[in-house]
This record gives sequence, structure tokens and C-alpha cells, in this order.
Amino acid sequence: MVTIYDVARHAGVSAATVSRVLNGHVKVDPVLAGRVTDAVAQLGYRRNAVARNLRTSQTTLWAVIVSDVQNPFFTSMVRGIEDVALSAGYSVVLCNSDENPEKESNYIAAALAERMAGVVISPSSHRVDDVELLLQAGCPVVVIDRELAGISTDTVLVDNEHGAQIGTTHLADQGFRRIACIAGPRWLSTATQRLDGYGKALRAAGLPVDPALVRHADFRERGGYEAMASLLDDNAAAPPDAVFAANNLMTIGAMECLVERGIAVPSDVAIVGFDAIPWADLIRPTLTTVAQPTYEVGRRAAQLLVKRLAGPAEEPTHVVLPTALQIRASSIRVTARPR
Amino acid sequence: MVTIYDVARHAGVSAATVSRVLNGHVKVDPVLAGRVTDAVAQLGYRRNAVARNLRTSQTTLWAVIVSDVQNPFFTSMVRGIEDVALSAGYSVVLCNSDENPEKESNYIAAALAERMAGVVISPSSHRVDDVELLLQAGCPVVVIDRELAGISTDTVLVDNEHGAQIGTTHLADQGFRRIACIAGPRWLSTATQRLDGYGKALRAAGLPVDPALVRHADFRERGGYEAMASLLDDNAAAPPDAVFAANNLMTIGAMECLVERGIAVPSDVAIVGFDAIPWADLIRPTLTTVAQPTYEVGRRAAQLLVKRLAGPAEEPTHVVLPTALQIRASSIRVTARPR
DNA sequence: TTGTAGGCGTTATCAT
DNA sequence: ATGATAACGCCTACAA
Repeated sequence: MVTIYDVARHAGVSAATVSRVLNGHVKVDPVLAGRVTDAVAQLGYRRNAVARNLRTSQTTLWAVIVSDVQNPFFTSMVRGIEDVALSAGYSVVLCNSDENPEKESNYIAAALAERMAGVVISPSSHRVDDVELLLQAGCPVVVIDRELAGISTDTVLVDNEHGAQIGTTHLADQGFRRIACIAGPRWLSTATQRLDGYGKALRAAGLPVDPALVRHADFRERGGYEAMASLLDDNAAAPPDAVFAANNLMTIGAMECLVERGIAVPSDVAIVGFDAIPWADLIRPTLTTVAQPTYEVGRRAAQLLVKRLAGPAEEPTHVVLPTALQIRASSIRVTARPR
Repeated sequence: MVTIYDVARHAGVSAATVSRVLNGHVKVDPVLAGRVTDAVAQLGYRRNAVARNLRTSQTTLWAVIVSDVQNPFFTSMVRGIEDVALSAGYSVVLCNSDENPEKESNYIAAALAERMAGVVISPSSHRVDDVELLLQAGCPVVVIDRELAGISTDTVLVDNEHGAQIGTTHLADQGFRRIACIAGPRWLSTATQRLDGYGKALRAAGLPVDPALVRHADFRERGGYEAMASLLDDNAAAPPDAVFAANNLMTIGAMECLVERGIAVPSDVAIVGFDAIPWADLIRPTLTTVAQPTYEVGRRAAQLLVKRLAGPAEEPTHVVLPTALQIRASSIRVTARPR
């Protein structure tokens, strides 16, 4: 392993000078600097970031802890984070907690142990202990997508309640009367807010909120499938005529269940999903969704982190981005039902 | 920041003893050990991995550098890597090179600088310099999905040529005669092997290999879309009656182009794609694909890395996993064409 | 079994 | 402007 001492010897200068050349920002005689640069090239020297991090007690790495790398929502968001981070001189490493609080804990511990510069996290659990740990250690944190109760950090969320409301209202406006909801896990703010929006929309439309038409699932495809199956099985006498699914993967799962059972969409059951679905245009019928500005969520989160790393401690910022209803075929009422 | 010295003082022992308790594997008086454990808990001590890494010159972090986090192929693979890594005591951080050789370079530099334990990479470029760097530095590397010419590392690939061959042969068997190919970038082994398989299948079926029916694109959705458009525009006189698309995202793009132009699949143009497509069952028509064992690719790669980290240097292992044709609706010949 | 001391590779302080 | 030197927090001979 070649160190700055090797470079120094080879260039005929001191280690301190090598360090100064490497870091710039300090005046060094151009001649010496040239010798150093040459030596670096000849010896193939690469700075040891570990030693540097230890000495300076700061890193250039961000940990982005997402709750499901297989969900396109998060990967799109990650792109937003990366673009800002890279142009601010940071590198982003992605950690997949897989909706598993234990894995999440481990990654937070790793970020802490490795003294990473900052963390962007979409929490997999409602426990605040782990995030609290980061804060206590002075590690800047931006929480995205999911609210963490009783903790004060920079946050970037979307307007979940309103999004769910416009999605559900749209179904009510179309004339559907038994609108079911496939909600997310009870402990995620994202899920409860969307459920609230669903409820509000129903009440505003003068429709009853029937617990028999609500299922909680896990934000995964499988969960959406099973929730849909359960809704159909348990309401055989008076089946739902529409369903609002609280995230993208569950929407897919619900659709798969409907297709499998030969239930026509939207004529038998209409559907609106929360969050965009990749290649939604190829799915038949095309899916009405409540779109979130995913890339923008990442971008804003990264900007907050950059700001916090640069400047002194300020009050936490809370960003809430808007959602928008994208109406496609799956939610349109078919009055004359073809047979 | 609380260090082992603080813990030592608090527990009334030396720093060395604290270190020994923390690491286990060395006999320590249970009484002292207890005092240390208590002190750690009380002070909220967390080991500084940076210092530890510097001292021991080894890490517990793997860098997984993928060429596109937005491609479900890679995320599924990452899950395979994670599962093995975690159970072997390593943590996985994901780096997205975004098919961009420069970003890839940066991440490799970071992995090197941070002295990560090992690297799993699906190269974004055919340049071997960067990977060579890792090898020279003694950092174990496993290359996945894409072959790197002139470099000797553990590798996990799939049988691309054979996969492309069975996909194309299937189209020929169905009676299609003008089978186009949307190939990937010329410099990726994955792309050239699939193109070779396509060619072989045509020749075996007694069909001509017509350069006018081949397009190279970038393995992204947009690229597939444009390639399809170009195939249709440039062959207006004798359009293709089928197309083999060399990866999942390009298959999607091609489909979107066909749908947009009102070209019926498979009656006007049939399609077979390489690699699975999420919720392929919801797309109409359902898509015939050549499936790869994505999770298994990740798992095997991780196993190779674990082995190399554990044992002494051995000959590089090359794993090639099989592919399988999954026939769905998009490739089935419709003889009596409904109008 | 426990403690002392040196060093991992860098950067920052202090003279010069 | 440059060089010697100490220190970052930890681990590990070596000595006791």
C-alpha cells in the first residue's frame, strides 16, 4: 500500500506538502506541486479515505436507506437524491431495509459506525429510537415519504391525505357507491393519511364509511392481491364496485386478483391507485393513479441535507409536495355494460 | 464523542480490555467484562468503524455497483446478494452507475478509498481499467451480468446466446419470417451474445439475417421505443412481422411504440423479450419472455465473494446460469386475423 | 488475564 | 511556503 510518505520521499518533499497539494486550498510552490503530482501518478497513489475520515472526522458518503429497492417509487427518488448529491461532491450509497425494522437498525448502525456524512431515510418502522440515535450522534438526517412522530428532522413528504381524497372523490363522482380501500400498514403515516383522505372523500360524497370495505396490507404486491381477494370473498352479497389502493404495488396486486377471477375493470370493479406505475400505459385497462413527484421528493431531500451539512443548525424544514390525479381508463364508469 | 478510553475509565479497566470485550474471542474476566458492558450501555458508546478499519485495514462493507437501479433486473439481483451477505456478516451498499462509465469510475474510486471489503459489479463500460484498479489493490471483485474481456475475476453470467436463440427460434417456429432484433449496446457482452443467438437461430431456421432488421439501442425504455419506430419507418415496404428485444426495458419501449401506432400484437407484429418484466401478466397482450434467474445470479455472486474473502486466492470461478423461455400471448401466431 | 505502548495514514498545529 | 510532530480512535504485540 502506497502512502503519502512514499509519495513524499519520491517527490523529495514532506508528507505535509503532499497532503496540501492533494487537498488544494493551500498555497504550494508550483514546482513542488508538480513533483508531487508526478510522484502520485508514477506510484499510483490513492488516498486512504479511512485514515482521512478518522483524522478529519467527516465523510463524503451519504447513506440512503429505503424501505424497498424493488419499488420503483424509491428508485426514482434515489435518482433525484443522487443528482443533487453528486453535484455537491457527495457519493450516495443505497441501503435496502426491505420494510424490515431489524435490517433498518443494522444499516443505521453501519451509517453511524462508518461516520457517514448524512442519512436520508424512509423509515420502515414507527420506532424513532434508531433515527434518534443518528440525531444524538450529530448525524444530519432527512426523513422522506413517511412521517416520524415525535421527532424533529428535515422532512419531505407528499400530500397523502389530499391525494387519497381526490382519487376517492373521482370514483364517487363517477357514480360508484361501494368504494373499497386497500390501505397500508397501520403504523405508517403514509398509510393512515391516505386512509383518512379516503374516509373524508366518502363522507363528503355522502357515502357511508363501511369497515367491511377496508383492508390493511403491507404495501407489497402480494398484500394487495390478498386484500382484494378478501374484499371480494367477504362481501360476496354486496361486492365493492370500486377500489382505492393506497400504493403502486398493491394496485398491481389487486389488479392481478381481479384479472385472475375474470372480474372486468372498470365495468365490474373500478380501480384507482396511489403512486405512478411504470408502463401503466401498457396495462389494460390503463390505470388511473394519483401521481407523486418522486424524483422531486429525492431532489428536495438532498437539497435539505446539503444545506444542513453546509450551514449551522437551523430549524428543521418540512416540505410537502403536491399530488395529482391522472385519470385513465380503470376508473371510468361504464353505464351500458357490454356482455 | 465517546471512545473506548471513556468506557475504560468508567469501567475501571484499560482500553485494551474494553477492546477485547467488544471483539470477543479473547478471554476476559467475566466481572470486568460485565463492568465494561455496563459502561458501554450507560455511556451509549458506539464503536468507531473508521478507526477500526484503519487499524485492521479491513471493512465489513460490500459495494454493489449496478448499472441501473431503475431496472428491476438489478434490484432483484441485489436482493440475492443482500441475503447472502447479511448472513455472512457483511453489509451491502448499492451504487448506481446509471450506465455511465464516469459515475462507475467514481464509485470504484470510492470503494477503493473507503477500503471496502469487496465489490460486486455489473460494468457499465467495456473499459477494464477501473476494475483492474480494484484487483491491483487486492480488492476482491465479482463481475455479474456482463463479461469483461481480458480480465480474470469471479463471474456470474447467464446463458445469453442460448436464451436469445430459443426466443428467436420460438418466433421462427411460429411461422414468422421477418424477425427483427432490437439489440443492446455493441460494447456489452450481454448485448453481443444475445445478438449472436438471434443470428444463429435465424440461420438454423433457414431465414436470412437482414441488417435492415437490426437496431442497436441502449437497454433503456426510450431506446427500445426509438429502435422500434426506426424499424417500422425504415421497413415500410416490408415491415417486420416479429421482433426480438434484447432486454426487459427495451421490450417495454417497443411495445409502447407499437401500441401508440395502433399496430396489433401479435397479429401484426409479434414480440419476444429478454428478461422478465414485472407484472407481465397485466400487460395486454401478455408478454413472452426469456426469463433469467435474477435472484440466483445475485446469490451466486455473493457466495463467490464470501468464499474469496474467507479463503486464500484460488482460480477465478465462472458461473453461467440457464435461461428459460416463458411463452405467453405476444408471440403466438394468429392465422385468421380478426378485423 | 490485564495493561502499556506503538502504529494504521492522514491532516492540523506550530515553528521555521 | 514548508517541515516536523502530534493526534484522530482503535487494535495488538509484548510485557507484567
